[in-house]
Amino acid sequence: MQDANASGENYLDVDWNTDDELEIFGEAGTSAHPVATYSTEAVVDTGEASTSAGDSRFKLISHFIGMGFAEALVSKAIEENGGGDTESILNTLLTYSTLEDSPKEEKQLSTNSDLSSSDYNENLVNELSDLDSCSDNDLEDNPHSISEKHKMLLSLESSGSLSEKDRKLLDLANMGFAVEEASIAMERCGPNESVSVLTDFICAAQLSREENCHLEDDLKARFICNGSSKNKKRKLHEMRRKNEMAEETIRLPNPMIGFGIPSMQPEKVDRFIPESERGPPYFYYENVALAPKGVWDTISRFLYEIEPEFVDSKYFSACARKRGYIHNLPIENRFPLIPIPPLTIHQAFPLSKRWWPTWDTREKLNCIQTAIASAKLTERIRSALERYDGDPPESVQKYVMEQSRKWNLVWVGRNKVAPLEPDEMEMLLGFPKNHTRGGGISRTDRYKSLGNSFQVDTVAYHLSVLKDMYPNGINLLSLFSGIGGGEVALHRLGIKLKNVVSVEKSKVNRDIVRSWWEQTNQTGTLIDFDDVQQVDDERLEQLIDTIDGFDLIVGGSPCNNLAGSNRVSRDGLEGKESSLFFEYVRILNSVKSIMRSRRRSR
DNA sequence: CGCATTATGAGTTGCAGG
DNA sequence: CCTGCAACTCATAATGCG
Repeated sequence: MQDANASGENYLDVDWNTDDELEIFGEAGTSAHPVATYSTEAVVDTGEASTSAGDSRFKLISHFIGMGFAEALVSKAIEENGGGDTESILNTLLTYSTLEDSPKEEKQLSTNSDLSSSDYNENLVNELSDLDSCSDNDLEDNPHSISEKHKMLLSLESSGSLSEKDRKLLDLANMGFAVEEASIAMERCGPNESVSVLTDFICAAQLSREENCHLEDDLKARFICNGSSKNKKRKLHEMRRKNEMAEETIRLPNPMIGFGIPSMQPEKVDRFIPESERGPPYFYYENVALAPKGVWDTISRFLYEIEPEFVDSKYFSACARKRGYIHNLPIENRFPLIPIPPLTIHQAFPLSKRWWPTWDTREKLNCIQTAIASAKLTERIRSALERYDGDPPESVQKYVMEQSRKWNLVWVGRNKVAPLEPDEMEMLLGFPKNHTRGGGISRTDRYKSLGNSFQVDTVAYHLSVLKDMYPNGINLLSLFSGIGGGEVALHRLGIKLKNVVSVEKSKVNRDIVRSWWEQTNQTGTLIDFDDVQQVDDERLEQLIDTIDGFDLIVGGSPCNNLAGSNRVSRDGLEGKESSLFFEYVRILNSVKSIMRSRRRSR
């Protein structure tokens, strides 16, 4: 107990030797590395037809049926997309469903199914992909040529069977917007959104697409101008690689330092944010970096194609945490939290040095997760080591190291390894000691909540730019708050929290945040909600009107269907919990559009 | 029922070495 | 170019105990 206390508080007096620190950051800082690995080039959805097994197809079909689509439509959409890419299948289904609201349409689709390779469907898919690319035939070039879908809507109108959704679509189509664009706008803004907001959205989307095109041209031009032979060769290599994969995916930077870490000289990073998406309000989204393939492409696509910032928290603390962040915050003049936390295992756990074998060369711990090693395992390790006086043979060393890395074990005695204690995790993650302790919270729950949390120093570094912008404090909308990593980060930065609206499913987590809020003598107001579903447009309007808008929207949506440690249900972004990402998108868009309309009417 | 304990791989990436 | 290997990962479900 005393040991824990000592190690926990030790990190406050900054007495570790600075050589180590320089060494650590030297390695990252010296490797001059162009951070721009993200390609702004168009992403074209070519459904990857690789995962073909009857089983997976069945799974796919039942998945979409579970989402409320008709079976006939689902199998049709899967065929259209080659059966692989759930993303493009979903897109197709969404477009179908907006066109298929009336039973008449469904009949037409099913009776015409022998035209299954029909022009209608092929065109639909082609046009959908055109939306994502900067293709030559821009939709705006020919706004008044009436599309097939537009015709359908018109015929529906004349037959008098037009749903409210279709009515809006038709209105937009009559205004000269493409039906596909209109339906995408409705999907993203929600079906109840007014026509004026929808037109705003579409215009913004068109604008950002245009700018993306220009940026791409710009990049191409630059490449041609400075193209040394070496660059050309590299580019060619990349192109070939791209053709093999037939799809450009977001790649993780190496080293994983995002747009910069505190020890680095600020580097010029050209990062593009569409004009219409620049803050305020600012937003900050987080999730695991090592998600299944394509997940970050989708996330980025729904968050205005903004380039994710991938950062490993090992550059901010003594343990690794590889995460991706998408935000529209400025990235100049960031500063770290003070005091700088311990950056190596040795600094974080001084007392463990006595027991640390020389052949365990770890300097950083691995990622903190939600489950810890069993006592049986640490016992197996001890009995394996006790047979030897000096260093064990290499095979035993290898075994012990494998397990220690896998379970993030530290040395706590002679031949004794142990998993981290909850309070040690709190320290490593940048939370105050005992943040998750007491108040009826079980130890198991502490591990779970901590494993799901932000690394505070990392997040605070990104949010630090808000301090000068909001000297009087901010209104915060915190989605999937967990144990309040965002709130703690802002508080530790000295940014006053005026009003915090926090949405968190777990009661124990809400209790933790509430108790932290009271202990830190906050003068603002904390409002919490149980479920993101409760936070609908009406509620948001009411909140925005009473607190005069949000300045920042923070959220890390559930990762459990994305995380590598999940052996059971790593289902990707469409998984049961991780699909709540789309709730983040919904709420973000809703807040933005409400605040736009309030600003206009002022 | 709450809580603690335990066992349960795959997917992806990077890298060294042909 | 390819191939094998090492490394790493915000977890779930079943079970037992009080």
